[in-house]
Amino acid sequence: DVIVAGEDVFRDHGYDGATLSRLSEATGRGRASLYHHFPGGKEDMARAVFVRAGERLAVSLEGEGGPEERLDAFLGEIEALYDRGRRNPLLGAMVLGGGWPRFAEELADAFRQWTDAFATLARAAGVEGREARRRAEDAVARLQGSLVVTRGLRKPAVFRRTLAELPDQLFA
Amino acid sequence: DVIVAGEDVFRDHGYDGATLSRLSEATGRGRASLYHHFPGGKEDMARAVFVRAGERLAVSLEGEGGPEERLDAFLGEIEALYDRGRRNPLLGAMVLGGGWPRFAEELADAFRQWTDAFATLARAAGVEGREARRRAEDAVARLQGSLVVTRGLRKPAVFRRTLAELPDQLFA
DNA sequence: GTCTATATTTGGATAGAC
DNA sequence: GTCTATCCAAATATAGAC
Repeated sequence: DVIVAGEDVFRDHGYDGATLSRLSEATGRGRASLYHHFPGGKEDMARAVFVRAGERLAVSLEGEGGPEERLDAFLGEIEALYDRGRRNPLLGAMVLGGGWPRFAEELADAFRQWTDAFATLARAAGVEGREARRRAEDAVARLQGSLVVTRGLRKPAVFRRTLAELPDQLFA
Repeated sequence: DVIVAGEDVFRDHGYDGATLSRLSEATGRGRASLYHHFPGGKEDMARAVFVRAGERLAVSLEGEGGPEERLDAFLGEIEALYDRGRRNPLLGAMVLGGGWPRFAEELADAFRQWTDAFATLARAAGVEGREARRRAEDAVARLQGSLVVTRGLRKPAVFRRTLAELPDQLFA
């Protein structure tokens, strides 16, 4: 899939660094072919990547069971999504890699999707509304930041520890 | 100062997005003039920005008093450095904005400087060695992540709250 | 130390053949 | 749906005048 392959380019290089040459190489298509799929060029591609990431997030929240189990399943998918700390955060790479302010609205929506997901779980676990939102925002910040530090220090333990501590931080 | 003006360009656009034109405009000098100060081009400029940021970090830790007071003063400088959440994290922008792996070593050193600073304070406050390092890494991750989320959600409260909770997180 | 002018490469994008 | 060829703008970098 073209979008799947392109996503990693945006992850690893940010919006400015995601050149058509890199996208072409990653997707295995000539630069001109990309314009057949995305008439608006790389801005279109980035938008498609957002949409797909949002859909995937929604799917990973469809599970059954109590809040603890659902959070557990969710964190499992997050661990896989970031390859145990080896992949960069897509939203972070967009925010800090030249995609802002071009995608300010889309990024705000995407972060709201993430925080809403955690806040919903926290409320289901009995956390009061505003406090649930605060903890959800902190959870997203910790995930993003731990991936930055993991890459910076080349120490995946930072990400894995953040993941392990997240249930306590969100529900306790 | 040329470096001071250039730093904000790297912060706001990452390494790939920090073009010589933008650096020229920010520093008020023609593109060719920048090569007089930095013969190696923008890679040289980025390195100079790292060095200066490291020096400033070291200075802001020179204070007197007990660990609580020194952390308080340190956090005050961090609040000013990031303009209460309105400025991007330089290291994060480098890691996610195309500066990695070109500056992998420099970035690792810079993150170690930050984590060492917090770890030293935590140990001075009586936290055991390995635990102090863990909390320091988490503190840096939270700062980085809170700035990403603050920008993404356009909600500076996320950064300010992280800052306010940091003493407890580090010492408690 | 800064400038104008310019060389060279890369990036974004389009036309048109197959 | 993918390709080759091509165009234009922007990016990095250098030469040389002042």
